[in-house]
Amino acid sequence: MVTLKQLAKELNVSISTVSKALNNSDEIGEETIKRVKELANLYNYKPNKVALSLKQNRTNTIGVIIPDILNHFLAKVLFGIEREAAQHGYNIMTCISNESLKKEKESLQLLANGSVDGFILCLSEETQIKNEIDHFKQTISQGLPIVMFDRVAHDVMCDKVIVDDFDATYRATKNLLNEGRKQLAFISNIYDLSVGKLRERGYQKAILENPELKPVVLNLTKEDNPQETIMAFMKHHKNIDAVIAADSASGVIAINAAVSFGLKVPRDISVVGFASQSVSYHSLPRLTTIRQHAKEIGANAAQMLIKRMQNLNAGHYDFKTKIVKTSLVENGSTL
Amino acid sequence: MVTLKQLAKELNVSISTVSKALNNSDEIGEETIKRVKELANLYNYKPNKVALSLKQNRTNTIGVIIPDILNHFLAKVLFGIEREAAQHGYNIMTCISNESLKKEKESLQLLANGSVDGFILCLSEETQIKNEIDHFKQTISQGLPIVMFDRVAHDVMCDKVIVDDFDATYRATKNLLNEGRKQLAFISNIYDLSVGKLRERGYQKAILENPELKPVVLNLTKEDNPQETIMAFMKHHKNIDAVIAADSASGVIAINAAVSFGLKVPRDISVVGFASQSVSYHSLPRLTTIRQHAKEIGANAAQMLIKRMQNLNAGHYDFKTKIVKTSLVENGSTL
DNA sequence: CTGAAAGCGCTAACAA
DNA sequence: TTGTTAGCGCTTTCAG
Repeated sequence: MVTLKQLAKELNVSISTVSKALNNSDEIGEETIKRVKELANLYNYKPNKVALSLKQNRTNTIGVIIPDILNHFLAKVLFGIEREAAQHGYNIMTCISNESLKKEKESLQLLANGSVDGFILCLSEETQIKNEIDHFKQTISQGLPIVMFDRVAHDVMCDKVIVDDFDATYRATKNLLNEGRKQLAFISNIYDLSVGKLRERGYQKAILENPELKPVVLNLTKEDNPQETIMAFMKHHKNIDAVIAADSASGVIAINAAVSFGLKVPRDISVVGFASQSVSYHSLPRLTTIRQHAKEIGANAAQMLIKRMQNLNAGHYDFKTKIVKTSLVENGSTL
Repeated sequence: MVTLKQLAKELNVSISTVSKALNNSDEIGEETIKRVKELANLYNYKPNKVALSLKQNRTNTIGVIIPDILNHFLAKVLFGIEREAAQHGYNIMTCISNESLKKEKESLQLLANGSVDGFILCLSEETQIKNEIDHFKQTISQGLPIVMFDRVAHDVMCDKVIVDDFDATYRATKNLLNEGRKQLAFISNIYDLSVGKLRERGYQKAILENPELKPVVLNLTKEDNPQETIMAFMKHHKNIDAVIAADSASGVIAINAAVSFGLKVPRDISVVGFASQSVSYHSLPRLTTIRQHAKEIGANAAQMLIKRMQNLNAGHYDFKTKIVKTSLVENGSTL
């Protein structure tokens, strides 16, 4: 990489003249600016980002820590973050915590050494189970702002972007009840997560409002073969006429299972799931989905963080929690 | 962030003493080292990464440019890269080209200003169509090594990690022929990509080895509703008894379509697709998949890049192309 | 055993 | 209009 020094030498001017010329300072004469710029172009000069960062005490980089990049929702949020960040001239450094508290802490530490100006993150499963939040507080007290999304720690004072999980599931369940469904099952493979619990509670609430109904819940573990377990569950509960899936795979699997039992979807059984558009194509009929607008979540998180990073002096107590509302997309697996 | 300067002041020693003490230099006395380390711990001192980078002219950061993070295969590669990089003490900066040549160029430029020590990337669709490679060559000539994976530019001299697309599809097709299948269709939504072409050629070769067979190919465009298009295709070609899918969605959709037509899978029709384990659960029976070992691809790419970055002086002509072999996982949609 | 000083590439206040 | 200098945080050579 060519440096100011080299340009200066070749032009027989001082380094600062070159610097000023390239920054269009009006201290520098027309002619000089032209000469400098020509040479800079010739050599494809680009200011060294690291030196700039050191000087300005600002990296223009956002640290993103997500628990699992293979989770389609999280990948989509990352996409939203990256796009928004790029539009504002920020880069992102991504770490994957792999649902591990230890890795999450390490990543936070690692990037908090000057590599980034702030964080966007989603708590790891282990962090949520153990409810550890000291590492976040420490990072914030170091002056690095954090924005949490989806799985958030309510006890940490920071900006947050969340989904209306409780309401969305409540409404989806109510919808199914309005279709005339009587035996509604809830299937989830994210029991341990805050969002999983919220979704289950939304379902429970809708069910328990009808005294004659009782909840039927299947929680899948990591070890389960989801297909076999869901099929066994549905065989055991033959009278189920609706399924609410808390995750993206279970809904599709439930539809395929129902079809394999000779049921007609949605005539005999309705299915709704938290899923993306692309996954909905994996069943016939297509899964009716609760869309979480993941990209928007990511974009919102990035916006909030960038705003905060540019206003570090501002009051530290006006933290906001943005709720991105889900929407129900009726794709054919409901009446 | 606390700096060496602050520690030095508080300890009444010089900055360089503190620095040496923290690095366990044997120039410094036991006692001093202890004092320094204690205070550093107390203040949770971490060396400023940016300053280190400037000094050492090395960022320990890898730039990753991928066309689409919502593509499960690419996300998985990214996962593999991140893990391998983290193990070697490298961070990753991720840019998403969105299949656009312009964004790819911009990202490359942006990170080539000192932000990263090298690149791992997968060409955007537009780059492959237009076959533009100057930006890669320029980056390499600036001294930044590149490792390409999956969709690579053969005319660029650099390390590469690819999949045996041609062979894998050829073998998979042969397998289906050995099952006794006679009407084998090839479905793809990645016609424009190098890997899509390779896969189709593998299929074509296997088919054309049998004079009595002729290829039947469906290429989906972005605008198509994959479900409707595949169903229409299968209705039109009623005699199809096997499907090879070049992408992960088409295989699952084909199975579901076949089931909806009342066919038994795999009795009446076999289906094979390039897909991941998790997607294979989205059909009943589960999709028999050609697994690409995406994480391994990522890990290999990271290893190759790290090696190259640590040996920049070494000969620049011994570039390697690593082929990561696919494997066929028979999940139930084939005989 | 400890400290002073130079330098990585850049910007900006101040001098000329 | 241009140049000199200091400094961002750190390492390292060389002096003390």
